[in-house]
Amino acid sequence: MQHDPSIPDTGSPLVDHLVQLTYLIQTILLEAGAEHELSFIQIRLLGILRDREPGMQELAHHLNLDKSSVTGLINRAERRDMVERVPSPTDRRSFSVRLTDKGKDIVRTVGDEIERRIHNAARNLTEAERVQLTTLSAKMLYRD
Amino acid sequence: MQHDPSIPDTGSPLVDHLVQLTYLIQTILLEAGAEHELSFIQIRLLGILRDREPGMQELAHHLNLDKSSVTGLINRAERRDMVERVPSPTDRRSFSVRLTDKGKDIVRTVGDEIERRIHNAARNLTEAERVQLTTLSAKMLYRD
DNA sequence: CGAAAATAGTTTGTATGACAAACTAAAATT
DNA sequence: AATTTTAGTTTGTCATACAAACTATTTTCG
Repeated sequence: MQHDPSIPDTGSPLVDHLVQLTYLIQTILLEAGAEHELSFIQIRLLGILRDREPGMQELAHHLNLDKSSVTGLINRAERRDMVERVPSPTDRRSFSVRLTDKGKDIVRTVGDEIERRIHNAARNLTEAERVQLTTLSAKMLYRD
Repeated sequence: MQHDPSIPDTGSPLVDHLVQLTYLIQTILLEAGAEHELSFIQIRLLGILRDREPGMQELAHHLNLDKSSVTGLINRAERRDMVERVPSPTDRRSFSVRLTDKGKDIVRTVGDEIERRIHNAARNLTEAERVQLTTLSAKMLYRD
């Protein structure tokens, strides 16, 4: 992928750079997950399951997907033994989704790889600049 | 989509924030393109074609896709009258891909919408902070 | 020059990813 | 107890992506 200064050239340097940065990080995530044949959405799924055991509904909300899309996503992840459906003890319609041991392993490995690669991409930043970038990102993420 | 502090929780605040920021911007891009039913990859395609008339090969390289994937992408975009294949005068095997007038319209409209939405997401940043964020992004994008 | 190799792009087959509408089964409401 | 709501799946359709095989040119080079 090219992170070319002139794409997409909207007229606002901030917007251009943020969009390009998004493409860059997305590429990094895909490369980090490639070893385990993880798609972008699967990486997001594993990230969410890292510290949660959500139901399908909740998962659909987190991922901003239709619930029927989540059915397929979880089916494929379950077939690969990365997650499992755990029946709810109180509601026989529902269950929660949980990482298997294999899933946890993958999360760790891929998580380390993501961290390594992103830090490498940020290697030209000083420690102070990294803190700055984190702070500025937070201001966009947790606004109001 | 939730931009929740605890996803994906890799241990590095910089990494976590950048990944979350990526999810946020991706959502913004999709929302900005929704009016015209544009997918993420189509938005990237239009961004690239904004100031280029690449061949299929070149496009595959820019998008980091297999050339056969690009065939499909361009077929669908052509069917929607957003782009056209322009035969090369010197090589009868090849052509370049160009925005149609309709494509240019869409690029303008969606580009404006993206700009509007990203600036809105950055509304808590001062002008100095915006410049900082742009500069820091550039240091990651154009390293070495 | 002419055969062989390389290049540009498409086709074919397969899998994932996404949505909407219709559906099933269980739970909650009234 | 009947009705409505909720949780999740199924079905049908289309977009996205890849790899391998293919077609048609262009290039290389003996």
